Amino acid sequence: MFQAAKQTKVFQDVVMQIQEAILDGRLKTGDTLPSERQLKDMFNISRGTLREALRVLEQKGLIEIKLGVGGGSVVKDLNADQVSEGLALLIRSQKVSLNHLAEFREDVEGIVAARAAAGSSAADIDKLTELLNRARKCIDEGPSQRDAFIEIDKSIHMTLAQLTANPIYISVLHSVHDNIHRYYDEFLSMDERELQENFQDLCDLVQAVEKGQAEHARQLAGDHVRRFNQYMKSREQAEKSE
Amino acid sequence: MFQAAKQTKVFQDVVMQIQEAILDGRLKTGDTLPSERQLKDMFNISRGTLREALRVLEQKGLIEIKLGVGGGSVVKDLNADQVSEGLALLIRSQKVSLNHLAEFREDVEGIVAARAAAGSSAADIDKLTELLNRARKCIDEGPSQRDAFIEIDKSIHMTLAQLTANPIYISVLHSVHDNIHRYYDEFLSMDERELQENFQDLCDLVQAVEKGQAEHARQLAGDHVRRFNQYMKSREQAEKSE
DNA sequence: AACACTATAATGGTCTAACCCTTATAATAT
DNA sequence: ATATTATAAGGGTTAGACCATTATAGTGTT
Repeated sequence: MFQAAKQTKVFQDVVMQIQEAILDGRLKTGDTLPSERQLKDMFNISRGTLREALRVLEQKGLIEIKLGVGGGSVVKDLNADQVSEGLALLIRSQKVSLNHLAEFREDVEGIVAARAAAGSSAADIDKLTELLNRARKCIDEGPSQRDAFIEIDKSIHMTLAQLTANPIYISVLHSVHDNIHRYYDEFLSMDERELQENFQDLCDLVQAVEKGQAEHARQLAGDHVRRFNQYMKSREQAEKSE
Repeated sequence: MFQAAKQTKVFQDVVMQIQEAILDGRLKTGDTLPSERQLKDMFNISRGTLREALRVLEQKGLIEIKLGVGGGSVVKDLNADQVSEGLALLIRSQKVSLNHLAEFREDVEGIVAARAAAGSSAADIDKLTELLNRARKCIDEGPSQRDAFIEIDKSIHMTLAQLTANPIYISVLHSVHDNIHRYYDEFLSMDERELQENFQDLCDLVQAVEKGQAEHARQLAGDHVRRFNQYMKSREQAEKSE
């Protein structure tokens, strides 16, 4: 006959109200919320409760809390960081292994390459070509520039994600890179030949994208990542057997 | 010469300490942390500060806080909810549209089907077949069982995700379904014929998985989702022009 | 006038101590 | 045995104070 009355705790109610205001656009990116002392009066709650609510909103990535005069709660531009952090926690809790992540990356990079190939403009290709040039320079300077090369490699993949014009791919790929980076630092050491091979991969990939060969691009991207992963795995094995 | 001294706020330090304890396995799923009054003494901080830390951990999905006697902070089994919530926020903030999500789903379901086809067991196929039987019953009972059919459709896709043996696919697909569900409720209305078509899709898909035809499964899954999406889009258009 | 220093005050960060609300469990009554 | 009721252990909330950080206005010096 009756349904359970709402059980929401006070701070949750506050979280919801502010969150809705942000998502509805009543609060825009960059806006500063009233000070804690003002807010607590507006909501008619204690400062402690209000602060619990603000901490939650901060953790959700919706606001950023700055100190000092002119500080306060500022509405943040939402990005993929929370998705990334969530994924990172899953990985660290050993619910997800390096192999899982590597496998997923193969597929995602493949998809991204295919979608990018289907919708690239001349300006996009210029940007990719420029990145390739910088990558070549790194290689010419030898293995000392390995980190720089990896950075550019990442940029190329992220640029492809942007060509998909779908923010989900950008976010997901960003999260994957964020989380695989740690493994690279630990396990990846590329020699001259490996660097060269990777560079060739990227050249072929960009070319396929330029020509709009979606399926071919997918194949190349998958192979490229797979090779990366194999370097890592063999290195991981080597370290274990030491 | 010197580097900036630590800026970590007290509550952040507490968050980190507890989080590390959980991720290192010193605290296991189901363990109950000491009471707030005990914890505040252990960390030598005030209860308010401790509670801010606990709220953050709760929002991260690492603990669950229960009321009453025998309540307290319990270490949670980590799942994809945070990833899902992060994605939902991106969608609601209009950084991601229905089209983006639908496109992504096409690709992901395709990949999942392909990976599932590559590694399915007899038991897996049995489970899928059983789901198909239940789906058939729904259809026989007519469009009134539409919601039940959609639920089973979802189960079939999630089961395929489990066949990949890669928790990332499970999490990602879960997140996609969580977030696309709202649109289904709003825009999706399938008639007799559409239900029938969808059912046939699923039968074909399971068959391809059973035979280990990865590429074919990928194609079928993509087509299936694409058809779903088209129902939705046409319905969306119809509503707009009303 | 320009610059460097300093005091001020706004704002978040933390603390203390109390009381309220929820709930499992033990004590009590039927 | 069963239903009821008190108890106490927990989280939830409040109030008021003080500390720490920082932009800015004011002050003094060159």
